[in-house]
Amino acid sequence: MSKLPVNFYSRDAVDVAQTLLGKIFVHSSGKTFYSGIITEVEAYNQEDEASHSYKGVSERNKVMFYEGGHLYVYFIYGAYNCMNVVTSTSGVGEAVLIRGIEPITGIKQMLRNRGINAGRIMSALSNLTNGPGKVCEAFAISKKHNGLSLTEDIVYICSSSLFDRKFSIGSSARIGITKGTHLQWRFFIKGNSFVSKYK
DNA sequence: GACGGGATTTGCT
DNA sequence: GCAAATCCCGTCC
Repeated sequence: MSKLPVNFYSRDAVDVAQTLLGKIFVHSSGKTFYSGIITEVEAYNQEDEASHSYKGVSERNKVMFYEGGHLYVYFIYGAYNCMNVVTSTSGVGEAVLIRGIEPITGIKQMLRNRGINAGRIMSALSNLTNGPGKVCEAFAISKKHNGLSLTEDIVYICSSSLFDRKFSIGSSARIGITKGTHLQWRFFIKGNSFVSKYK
């Protein structure tokens, strides 16, 4: 298990998106060590009408233009946070939206963060982290994490030979957008229990 | 299950 | 003023 170096992120968002599948996302805050396998992502770049970076730098999206390997967190629909991994080099607005993570550690706290009663455990688990807003809520990621570097020890991503490339990747149009729908830039691990409804 | 609508903040026109 | 990279809960099969 080793933390991904900056040069992993300094490639095209579409490449990084596919190679992020099967990697382990970690948020270590206070007493809870949250971790899980990334199972579903979407790529966004500057030539893409659906991307926040399409119209250039703004106060909201400036982190997308940082050097690859930063975390871009934005607030949407008046209620939810979504987290993205910034890719490419400084001055280029690209990022990968994390849509799904299969939890490994911190699950009890994730259930609490999401306000889910674990009474019906299978239903609770399958709704815990299957969407970008849910992932952020479960992993306690909010706007205060916006702009953090993934090379530090609060939030970071690891590779593990246990999960690397031992699955096949599916792709489709991205979810919840009205422009750029011709691009097949949503990628997911096929057959994963949490995303199987998209097979 | 499959739908449809409401919640509610932020940024850009 | 409105659209948005969403989610949840109610209703009706």
